[in-house]
Amino acid sequence: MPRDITCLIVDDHEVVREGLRLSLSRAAHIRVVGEASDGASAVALTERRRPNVVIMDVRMPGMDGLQATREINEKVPETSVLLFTAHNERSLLGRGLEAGAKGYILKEAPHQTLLRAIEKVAEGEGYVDPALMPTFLNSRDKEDMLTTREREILQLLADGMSNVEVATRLFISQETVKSHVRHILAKLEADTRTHAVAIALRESIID
Amino acid sequence: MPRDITCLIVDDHEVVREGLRLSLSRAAHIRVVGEASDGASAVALTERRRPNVVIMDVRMPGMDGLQATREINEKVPETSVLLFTAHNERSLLGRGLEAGAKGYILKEAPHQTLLRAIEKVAEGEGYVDPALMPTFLNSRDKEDMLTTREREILQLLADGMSNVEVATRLFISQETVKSHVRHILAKLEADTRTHAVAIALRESIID
DNA sequence: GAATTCCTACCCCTAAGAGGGGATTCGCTC
DNA sequence: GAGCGAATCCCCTCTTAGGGGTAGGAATTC
Repeated sequence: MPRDITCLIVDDHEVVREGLRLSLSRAAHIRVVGEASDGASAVALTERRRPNVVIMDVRMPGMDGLQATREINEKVPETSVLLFTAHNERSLLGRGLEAGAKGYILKEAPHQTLLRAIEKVAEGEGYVDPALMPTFLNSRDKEDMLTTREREILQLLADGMSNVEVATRLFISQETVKSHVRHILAKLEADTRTHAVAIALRESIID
Repeated sequence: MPRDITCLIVDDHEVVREGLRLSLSRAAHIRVVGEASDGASAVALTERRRPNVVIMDVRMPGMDGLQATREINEKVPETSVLLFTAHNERSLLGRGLEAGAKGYILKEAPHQTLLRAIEKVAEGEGYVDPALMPTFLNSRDKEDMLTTREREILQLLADGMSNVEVATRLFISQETVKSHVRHILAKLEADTRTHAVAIALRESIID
């Protein structure tokens, strides 16, 4: 029989933290060793308490969950991060795993599933919510096929910049920007740049 | 001394419902009489249980919280709806109140504040999270100053339509669409239609 | 009944975007 | 070292968007 699994809860919403605490208090072998409401304090607390698992929300004010995951992986590699996020943020899965998360589970999951995910992740295994598999295979490659440069340009388009303005900002020619935009439209199957930005915002490819 | 306040919890996330149940179980005078995870069953349950207060999430699959609020107000006017939503959905405040919600509170609020909001709303008074006042005065008017027609057009732009396509869809002339777009850009202080769509998506003015 | 707002529609003009072609350099992989 | 993808740049044409003004009819508000 192994020791208790120690957990850190990270979420900016009071109720979600309460709900998690309640869910986890029902499992005898799981112990909550701390709570944080933003990325920066999550990293700091993880360094101090060294929990087995960090249950991490993705969207948070200040440092977000992805950045916090990266830092935790770097500074406290023996701690596993389980991302815990909402339905409409599914497309963050890819970037979450890239950031070094060991698991990914949706907030609507029943707590039995949550407990199983925590156990898996604590053992060092990966866990991805089964409900996410379809998205993982479909829309995931959408953002994935965009290069970093293309994503960068898409982000600037979303801020209202014209091709010329983007070119000036990135120190490249307008023609290059046009090339990139054409590629973006093709990859996202968008009709116009406006459509591309809408798709990207909805899929959380850009912010 | 009045009777207990009866509450219905509506949220699509298991943990949030658990958190709310826990929060409310600490208050002796509040009784949870049901839970729902989507708008349609929220309306049905409200009709059957007739709670004093419905604590309602806004973003849900299927019928959303705003539509559910409208129907509850129509069918069970003696029940007060308290909208309970995340930080990044602040701009829904305006439409929430329009839909007939009596109160609006953020998910990050400490539970003391939540309890106070429930009491206020149960007494028939309004309650708006103080943290929302600045947004209420600033960005609020942004979406509010858009007419329904303008919002409709903005939505179509977000789906990648050109002026001509929008005109065809709405059975109006292209010139009219251009007029509307110009007004939208001015009102949202956007540089391009792409920028306008990005702003609208971020502020949840459109989907 | 006057004023306002909204939706509608037209004019003009310049600037920007979209779609097609091709080409180079760099670094990586097979 | 051939092939590939990414990033860069340039050519062309044609359509679309953006910004300005004006204005009528309907509904609402004062």
